Amino acid sequence: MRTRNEQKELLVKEKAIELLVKYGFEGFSMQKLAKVAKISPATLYIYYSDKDDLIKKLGVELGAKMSEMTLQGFNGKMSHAEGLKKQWENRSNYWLNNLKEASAYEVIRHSPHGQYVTSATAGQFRPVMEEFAKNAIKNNELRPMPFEVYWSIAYGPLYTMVKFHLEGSSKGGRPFAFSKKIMYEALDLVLKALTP
Amino acid sequence: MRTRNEQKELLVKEKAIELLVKYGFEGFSMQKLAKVAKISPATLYIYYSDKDDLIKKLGVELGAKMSEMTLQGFNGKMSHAEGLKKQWENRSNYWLNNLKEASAYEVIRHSPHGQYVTSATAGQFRPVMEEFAKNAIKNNELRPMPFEVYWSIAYGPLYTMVKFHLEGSSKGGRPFAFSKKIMYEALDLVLKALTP
DNA sequence: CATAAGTAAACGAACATTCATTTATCTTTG
DNA sequence: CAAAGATAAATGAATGTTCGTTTACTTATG
Repeated sequence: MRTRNEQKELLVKEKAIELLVKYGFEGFSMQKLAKVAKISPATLYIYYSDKDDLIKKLGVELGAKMSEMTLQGFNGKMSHAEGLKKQWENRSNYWLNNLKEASAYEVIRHSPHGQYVTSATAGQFRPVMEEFAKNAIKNNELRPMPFEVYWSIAYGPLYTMVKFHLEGSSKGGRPFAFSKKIMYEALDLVLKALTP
Repeated sequence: MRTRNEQKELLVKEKAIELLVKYGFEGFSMQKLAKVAKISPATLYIYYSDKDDLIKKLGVELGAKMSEMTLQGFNGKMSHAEGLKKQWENRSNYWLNNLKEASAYEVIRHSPHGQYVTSATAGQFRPVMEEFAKNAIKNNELRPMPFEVYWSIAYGPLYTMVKFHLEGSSKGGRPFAFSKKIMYEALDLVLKALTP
């Protein structure tokens, strides 16, 4: 039995990410991917049952990596200030150190398979995040509030700044470079909002 | 000279919005649009020079409407608390009362023409927003901070909640319905963060 | 030598766009 | 005031291209 060339399989994933980032979901095609990975289109159908399968598997894998990096060194028993800081650091590190993968994940999240991919990722987050929030409220480190209000204030600003950074420009078209200094400045204000 | 049927032109825009919302950017095609609008594909090329032109014109128009509604009853001389409240009300009203158009605009913003469309819209916002922020800082109603930090805290949470609402679910897949009550609760916290 | 990996070439369908033609409506003319 | 002429609107059918996917075949390895 002939063995599968695992380097080629990895190359396919790498090139798929590049194509998604460079041309977006609508500029991505199986034939283009085969060409840049220097394999036959038919080979893609050995690795994946079809295009949807490829996108979904790639999205789930990227989501899992993002989730894993976000939860690194974090647990639901941390104090609220410490835990939120850890989350912001993990998330910004993920974005800035995995630009291509993070952008590809974003492209997939905005594609027709977005819901599938995010719900596959959510399972890893929910329990630990709920524990974290409940503990923080119990210990009087966090105001009681609906979960969505908490989430939007705790992470909405970070996500907005990261997108500014990626676009290389703020709302008015001004250049903008994300930095630790700016991140901690925003985090302080967010903590101020959330603390009783 | 034969006169152009302006109802058909409007119908084309309406159907284009519907197609974009229903199938996303990659599911949108000129032939599909012609079919649902019950015209010949060739007619689309009388209204628009090509597909890109159609998407860009539609995006700019939707962006202008969004911008207009957001600035209604707002001016840069309002107090910070009053002005931000107005902005949140305008923005949430725009989203909730123009669901299709707002979603179509979002689809275009995440397409290859996103940058073109947003930079065309930005011009209407920048001057009044800068005036507003500067006044607020001068009057000691707003902490001095980089513009991006301000923007991300002032609007990131609202945008995040609106997206929760549109997805009909929060991060964990829980159902979530945006409401005035929840909005004002979040706004209070945001104001707490931004006020000296 | 059996079996899965890998391929080149092809499939029909859908894509954006164009062409040759017809249709409707305005302006000019008798 | 009506018929003729002018012209842009509108069309149905076709263009060549690219799409996702399959088929028939070869290659490499346990």
